[in-house]
Amino acid sequence: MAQQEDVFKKIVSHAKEYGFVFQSSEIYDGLSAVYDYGQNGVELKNNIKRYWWEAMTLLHENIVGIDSAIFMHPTIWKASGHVDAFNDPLIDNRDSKKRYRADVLIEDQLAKYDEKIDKEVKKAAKRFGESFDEAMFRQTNPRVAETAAKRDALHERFATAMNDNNLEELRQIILDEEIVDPVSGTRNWTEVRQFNLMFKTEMGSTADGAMNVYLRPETAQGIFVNYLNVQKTGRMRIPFGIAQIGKAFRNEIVARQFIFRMREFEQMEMQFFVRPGSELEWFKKWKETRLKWHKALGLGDEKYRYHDHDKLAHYANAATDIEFQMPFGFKEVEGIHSRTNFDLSQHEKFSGKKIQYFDPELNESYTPYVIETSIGVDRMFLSVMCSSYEEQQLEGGDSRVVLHLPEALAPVKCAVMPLVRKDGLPEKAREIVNDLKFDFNTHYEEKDSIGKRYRRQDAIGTPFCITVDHQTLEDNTVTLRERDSMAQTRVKVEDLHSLIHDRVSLNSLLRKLG
RNA sequence: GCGGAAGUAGCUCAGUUGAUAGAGCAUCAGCCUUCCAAGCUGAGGGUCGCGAGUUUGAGCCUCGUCUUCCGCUCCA
Repeated sequence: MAQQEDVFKKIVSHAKEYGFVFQSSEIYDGLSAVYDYGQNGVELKNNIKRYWWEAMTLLHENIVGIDSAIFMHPTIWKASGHVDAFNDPLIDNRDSKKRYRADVLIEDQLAKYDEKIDKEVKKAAKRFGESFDEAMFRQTNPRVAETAAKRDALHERFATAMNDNNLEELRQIILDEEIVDPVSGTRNWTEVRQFNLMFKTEMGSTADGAMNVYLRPETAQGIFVNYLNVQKTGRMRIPFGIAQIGKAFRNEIVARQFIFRMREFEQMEMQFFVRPGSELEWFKKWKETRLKWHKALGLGDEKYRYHDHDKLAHYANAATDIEFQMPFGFKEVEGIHSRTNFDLSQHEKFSGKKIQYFDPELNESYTPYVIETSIGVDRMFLSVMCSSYEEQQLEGGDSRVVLHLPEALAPVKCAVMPLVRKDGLPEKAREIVNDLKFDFNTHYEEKDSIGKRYRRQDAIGTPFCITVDHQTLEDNTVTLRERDSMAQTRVKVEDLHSLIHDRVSLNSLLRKLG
């Protein structure tokens, strides 16, 4: 395990050294859990997105794509449940290192006062031979009155603080009431912090009464609120799907493990709308379809597993993750959820618009059920990088670092290099580049020895190197060198295009999916 | 957020008792011309994470702060 963590560290440095991933704002000391993709990273990432997009929209005639805005009407997040579910004031105890909801701690304290009053009143009732209500009504016992006054004052103070969202006041209440941590028994509290999953900002000028809007925490809602638009204008018939790739934002308290958990990340989501009652069948089908998509990349079938959820979210009636074996363990890369009709019904309720589908076969209207497939682009990127990275020992004590990227995903498809920098070889090499560059991301390299240039291309996962030598000038053949096997074959220049295309085009992957 | 460790060139690191910032690799230019890195010559590149303090003098000592890593914690 420790060794695997080491490998992960090496992958992270390799990703930086070769222009795949940089830390955001690095020259300003960086920004926590935010990363930028470099010159090679963006190519790899784009290829991953294109593989997904084409697998969805080209291979399924009943799936179409959209690109919805990141800003959306704030009520959408009320309807989806995101506003209420994550808006808690949290406080930590430094000794027990436990985290509590500040409002719950204070509510517990109020409950303690109630208990105390209850006890006092019961005592009084017993002593004076009264009923509980009579004793309560009289409140003869000064201690009861005192406790009740304290309780009422606390209750009012608490309500005001919550209403004003006054976090300092909440902490002060906890200190004033001398509330102790049930675990450590100490009052060593941190500040109270508002935990909200969603980033909030303002739209419009404040003078006109700006509207609070959120950066979307998932792309799915953009699909749900466009359900009617797409279904009607595309004349879509159930079952059908809507696909989308885009950025999402979550204000995670702890975001770590490189690009695995970031505050700004990219999702590829597809919502598939089906007839009620058929959802579990479709759920099963999409589970299989999605795993097939992953396996077609050839990263290793044994590196994937399903993780079915026992505990389901409020909107789901079935859920599973596709997990991938990262150097730090099996981790979720994709989620497949049967979301019932929860989202569409909620938007129907909150918007007041009828969101129904008239099924001509059944001759009735209903709210469609939804199967969601949701995959993190960045996690996908990480899984590709991790499973491709290899430090290889070669014969003769040599070693090399090579990225065995799936050829269709590689940032650079081929590098053309003159064996030596004279005798017209560079000119000939340029000629070949100028022909290939229209179809493939092609590099030209003439600096350093040929072996060194091969190593550099191995490090960024370039599948093919084309070497121009003196023989090229005579018979128009070149050496084609393969990344993984390092094997060299002599091929005609005019055959290069089709040889490379057969291996690096996305089609080769897509055809495996049928 | 809590605890621990770390931060010196693009990378890996050295830096003595506090006294003019170093090496290897990498990069760039030139030479050499060789099908699997590490030949020769030269050049560029650092407010030692940032900010205060102590001191005649701080990469080094003190405090704060930021970032990263590890462990907790949290996680639709």
